Amino acid sequence: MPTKTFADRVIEWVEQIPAGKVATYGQIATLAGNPKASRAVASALRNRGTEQTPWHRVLNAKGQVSPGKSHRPAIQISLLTSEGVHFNKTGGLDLEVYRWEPAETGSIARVGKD
DNA sequence: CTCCTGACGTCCC
DNA sequence: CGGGACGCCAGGA
Repeated sequence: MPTKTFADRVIEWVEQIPAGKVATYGQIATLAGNPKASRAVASALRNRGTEQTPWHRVLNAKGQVSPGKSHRPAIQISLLTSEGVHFNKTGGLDLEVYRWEPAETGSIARVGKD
């Protein structure tokens, strides 16, 4: 059994997201090893999320902040905007531009589009 | 210890 | 193209 749980792995990836860039839950889930464990990513961020964990840089597959019911989406928008990320009129942002692509790992499943 | 919920994603119909 | 259901992992009751 892995010493680190899926959640721990997710947190590590999220912490590696540079400012001005964003990642999707599915992407993080894929990086962590399970493209379908997107829910675990959310749980991890909610429970393990710390001030050092840029969970606000993690968006849903739509490239927008999640219409959550228990948190404050405005926080993500504020932080992202402060980092130079600008939202478009659709209320989301350009994933094609802000999507973070992990490169220092070397062995990751391609999440980008072909 | 068991059941359910939760910042989501993808497949199927 | 739209809506519904299932799947994943972990924490809380």
